[in-house]
Amino acid sequence: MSGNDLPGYDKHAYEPFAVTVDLAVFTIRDGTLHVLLVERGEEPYAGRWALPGGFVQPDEAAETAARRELAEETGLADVVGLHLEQLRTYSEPDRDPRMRVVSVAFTALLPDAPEAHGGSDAADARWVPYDRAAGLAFDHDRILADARERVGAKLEYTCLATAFCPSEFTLGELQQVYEAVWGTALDRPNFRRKVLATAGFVEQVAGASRLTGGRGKPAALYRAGTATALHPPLLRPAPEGPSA
Amino acid sequence: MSGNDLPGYDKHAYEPFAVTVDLAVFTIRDGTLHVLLVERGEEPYAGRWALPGGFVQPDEAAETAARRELAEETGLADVVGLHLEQLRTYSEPDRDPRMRVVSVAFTALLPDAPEAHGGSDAADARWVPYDRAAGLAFDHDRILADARERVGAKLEYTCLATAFCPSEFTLGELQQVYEAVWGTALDRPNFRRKVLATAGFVEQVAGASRLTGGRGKPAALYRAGTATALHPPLLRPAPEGPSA
DNA sequence: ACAAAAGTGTTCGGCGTACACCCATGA
DNA sequence: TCATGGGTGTACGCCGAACACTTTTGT
Repeated sequence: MSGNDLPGYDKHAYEPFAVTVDLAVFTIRDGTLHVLLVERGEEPYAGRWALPGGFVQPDEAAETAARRELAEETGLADVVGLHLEQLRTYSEPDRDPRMRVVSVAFTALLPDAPEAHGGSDAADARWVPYDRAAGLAFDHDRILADARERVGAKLEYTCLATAFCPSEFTLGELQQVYEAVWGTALDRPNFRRKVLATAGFVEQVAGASRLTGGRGKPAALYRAGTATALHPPLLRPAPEGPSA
Repeated sequence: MSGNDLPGYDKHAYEPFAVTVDLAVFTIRDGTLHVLLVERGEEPYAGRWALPGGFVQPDEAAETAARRELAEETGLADVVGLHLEQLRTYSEPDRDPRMRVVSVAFTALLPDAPEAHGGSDAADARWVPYDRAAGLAFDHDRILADARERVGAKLEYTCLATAFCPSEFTLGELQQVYEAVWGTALDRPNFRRKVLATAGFVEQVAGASRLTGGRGKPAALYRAGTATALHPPLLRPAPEGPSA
């Protein structure tokens, strides 16, 4: 509960908990998954890369703090289409060497990946390919891995993939999202049919089209639909044998 | 991060956060989903039913606190086969009228549902059918609904259902788990084949069998297997039309 | 003999997979 | 006219839905 009453509990008597937020912000760049990192300006872990984040203020919810910190640290203002979602909470007593810190982690997805720049507390902020993001401060390696796994799983049974795309996008771009996050190639004709067969996933923008690679037939443009769930799901190819 | 450094930050200067855990503990009784509730002994919400939970101590992780509180409040010692899993964190500033409380919610699944009894802080503890658990204290109605939805979703693509069953169980009992959580009837022959076709989901106990309803053919007994994921998933019937 | 519950067999339609093929555009 | 990427068609196999049927027990 929130109310297991310790009679006469003095809220200043205990060593207080600090509550922070950490953000795993993803985007697709050049067809590969990138994550937003900041370079720490102070000890501990000064000079190391870390997930953006910060303290939750006394009067704000964790979700609010996450959006605020993202803006403050990386210069990414409240971008339209920022998809923010709670991941889980990390509460091991020794995860921060200075004091007891409980951190609520979030995943965020961005469409067109504006350039990031260092802000208040961070020396620098940068988009880094997911594969090269290792050796982060604190337990951020683990948080980042958890976040990527969660995003990959949610692509299967939700319409989340459109959160990686700008307001108008081609089916090829949507497919790149799946391929970048899952790390596997998909069959284009089948992907196309699957997406179009799911009512409310995407809706075509009448008459609009765009060239993608300089060459080739212009692709039709689509907008995100109103559906959120994906029935039936779009399963990623099983790493091992499907059944047996 | 956990480390957006406020220079000269005094950990006692701010109004501290209290960090609590809340537990949505489920079991199957008489073929229907039940949840464990405690009757609050003190204000606020004295006399109202609530999810069990309590404060996280300064030196323990939230998971540890969850197990401890469950034992203290409901007399359920560390039951073998207790499946505990983080749900999400609730951090709205006004969710507890007394002070700022951030609560990490957990879902827990129990097999055979031992009777519960009131403990330290709770006046009483009781198993309540899920449908009759409404009007709870704080934001526990919402937490409970989130927990049920999560459990239902996880049944589809994990082997979680065995966590509701004792160490040896029949396929009929396993099917009851799905039917109770999803609130739908399933076809027995197909369910059986699906479960047996998934390697590592269950393994038969050689030669053992048990009568279930007093009459009928004795059912073979199974144990939980080693697999955790369910590939391909066991999808619940779609509420609306499957595609179209 | 009957009811009840477990377990088996079989049919049928749809969906996912694989791959061949056509279309439109730039170089 | 060739390369490149978008888009359509199609054949096959497997899996899930539905349901008939057999088996084993208690009353």
